[in-house]
Amino acid sequence: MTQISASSENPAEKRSKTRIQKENETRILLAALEVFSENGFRGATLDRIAATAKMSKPNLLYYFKNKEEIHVALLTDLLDVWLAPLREISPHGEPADEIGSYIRRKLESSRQFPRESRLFANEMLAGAPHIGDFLQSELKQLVDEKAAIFQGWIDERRLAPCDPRHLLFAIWSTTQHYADFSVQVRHVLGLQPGDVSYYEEALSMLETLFLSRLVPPASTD
Amino acid sequence: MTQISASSENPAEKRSKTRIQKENETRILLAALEVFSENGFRGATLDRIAATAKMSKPNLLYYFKNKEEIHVALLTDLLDVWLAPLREISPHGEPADEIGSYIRRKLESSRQFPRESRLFANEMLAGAPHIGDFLQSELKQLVDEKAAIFQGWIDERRLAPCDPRHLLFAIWSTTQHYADFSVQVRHVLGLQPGDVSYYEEALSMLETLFLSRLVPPASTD
DNA sequence: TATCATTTTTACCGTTTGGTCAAATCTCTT
DNA sequence: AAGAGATTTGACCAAACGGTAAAAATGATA
Repeated sequence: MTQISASSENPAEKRSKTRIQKENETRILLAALEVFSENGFRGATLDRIAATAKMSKPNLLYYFKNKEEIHVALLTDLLDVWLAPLREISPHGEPADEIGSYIRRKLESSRQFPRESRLFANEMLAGAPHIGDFLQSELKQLVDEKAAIFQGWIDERRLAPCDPRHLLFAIWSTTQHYADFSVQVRHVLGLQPGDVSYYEEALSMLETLFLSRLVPPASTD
Repeated sequence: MTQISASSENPAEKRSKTRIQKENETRILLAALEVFSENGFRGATLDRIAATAKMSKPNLLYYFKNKEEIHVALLTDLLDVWLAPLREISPHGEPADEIGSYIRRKLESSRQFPRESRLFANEMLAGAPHIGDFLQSELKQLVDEKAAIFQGWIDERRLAPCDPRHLLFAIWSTTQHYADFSVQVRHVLGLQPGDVSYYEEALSMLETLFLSRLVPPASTD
């Protein structure tokens, strides 16, 4: 499968972009985000993307040379956003503060960019055919770096002994869950389709889970 | 969208199934699980399912009258398996024991049935078009019931104050993550494609997270 | 082994899909 | 207002898609 690498041979690959070019590329990527994030790469069709973007299919293909290029452009844009919250973790803060604010950033990211989250999730479920390289290189490197910070805190007894990378997995899964499985969340909570009011409860739960003790020590009354 | 409801108008809807019938339906469902779980409903094709099942497409359609019926059959089989671990939670045990063993059951379920987990995840990402009713009725009811147990423990101070339903979300997301995002997990941990050795570390992490204190109280040295 | 029901295959069909092409239209600059 | 380049469109194509019909092959049974 084609992997991501900086490239975009658009109509005018040299020179700066036209106003129309910028507008239309934005419209296309927005429409594509909608369609890809719901149905995955294989489940998405150019016709649906074109229709969503209110644009003819040939016109769409004037800006992106094929379906895959749209998908890759979308993922490339996404990955930076995706890593941003993680990059901010600092070795100099208190573990509780750093982890707490990381959770808040990730949860906020889920709330603000649920379609991006689902796009990413779809790519994972499909076996990461387009971003395998990214996972192995950039993401792994960043995770290793941040895991080392956690390990430092563990060594200093400021964090319970645990595998730091699995701690990250736990934060990722719990926060992204509210975007990826929002339908389930809403159905179980009995909320209306568009309602995302559960995010406050979610933050509260995650702070309890990650920052304090969930199950008290067995009392010996 | 067509919702699940007991039905299966197969070739011989009356009388018991032939040996060949049973064999082939199993083969088809196994192949369909493989394809649907990777690409979702829209991303899957009958040709691929037929090819995976080593069977001609018309032959496949002799056993299931269309693509949707295969998908529904798969989901129907799945949902019981899915709820089983949750049903086992008892109000009479210790919170730590009950939550701990629930986590172990869910994680074991992810390890044993990763494709089923991804099938479910794909359905969620697509907006649950086939199992919306199930989520609103059966699942919600069961969650409410088990949430009440958690709430009882909270009232008795045997569990930290939190929204019990969000606690369940946290358990679901963290455990299912290891099936749904296994590609990412492996890439980040530097493991080979088939390697699932991370499940032991995962259990350890989740027990630390849910059953003991992750971040110690700030020391006042 | 003849018979009948079950199973499988071959040959299709109409639609959707990703994508192309050349002509037509629009926009910007001069 | 004209010309050049950018943009948009309609017509089209081959392949893939979900699905059908009927004949052929197979299996069970008597």
